[in-house]
Amino acid sequence: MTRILPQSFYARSALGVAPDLLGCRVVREMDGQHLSGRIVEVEAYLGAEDAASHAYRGPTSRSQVMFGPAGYAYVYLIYGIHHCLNVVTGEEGQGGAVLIRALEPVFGAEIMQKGRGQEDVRNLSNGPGKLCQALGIDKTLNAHDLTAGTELWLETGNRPPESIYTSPRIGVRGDEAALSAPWRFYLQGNAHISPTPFNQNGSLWK
DNA sequence: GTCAAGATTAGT
DNA sequence: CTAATCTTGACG
Repeated sequence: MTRILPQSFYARSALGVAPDLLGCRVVREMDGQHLSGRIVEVEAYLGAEDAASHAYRGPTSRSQVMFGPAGYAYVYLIYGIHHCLNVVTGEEGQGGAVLIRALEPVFGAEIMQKGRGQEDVRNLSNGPGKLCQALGIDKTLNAHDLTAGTELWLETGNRPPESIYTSPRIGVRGDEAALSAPWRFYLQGNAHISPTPFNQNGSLWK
C-alpha cells in the first residue's frame, strides 16, 4: 500500500483539498537522503473567482501550471527572495492550488538546519518561504509531478490532525471577498504554524 | 521597453 | 517599521 497521495486526491476543489492536507507529509529526496515534514498550515487559492489568486486573470507564463492537471507542484519566487510551494488542484483549466505554509519537521531536521546557525527547530519551517529553504525547494521543481514518488511528493501521515481552525489568508491583496474569505486552514496550537495575529482569532472548522 | 508590486522574512 | 532582491505582468 502506497502512502503517496494519488492524483484523485488533488482532482477536486482547493477548498476540499486544503483541510485534507493537514497531517499529511511533504517528502523531499535530495542527495539520496529523505527530508520530510508534517503539514500544519495551508491556504486555498481558486481561479477566476478569487482576486487573491495568481490564476485570477487567467493563465500567464507564471501561473500556467495552475491551469494544468491536478497533482503537480506550482513553485514561484516571491519578493525576489523566497520560494513558495503549492499543489495544483481541481479540474484542468480551472486554475486552483493550495499553498503549503508550514511544516512540523519529521525527518532530517538537522539537515534542514545546515547553514542556518543554531536555529530552534520550531522556527525551521513555520512559513512558506522558510519551508522551501529547509527542503531545498526552488523553481526547478515547478511543474513537478507530485504523484511520481521522485524528488518531491506528498503522502499520508501517521497521526491524525489536531483541531482544524480557519482564518483569512495571510498577506493577500484583492477585493473584499478575497481578503475576508476564511481559506487558511491550520492546526490550532501546533508549535510550527506561522506567526501571525490571525492565530488568535481563528475559528474552529472541524 | 518600462515600472510598480509582490501568497515573505529577518533585522532595527 | 523597513530593507532585501528580482521576477512577473500590466501597460504603452
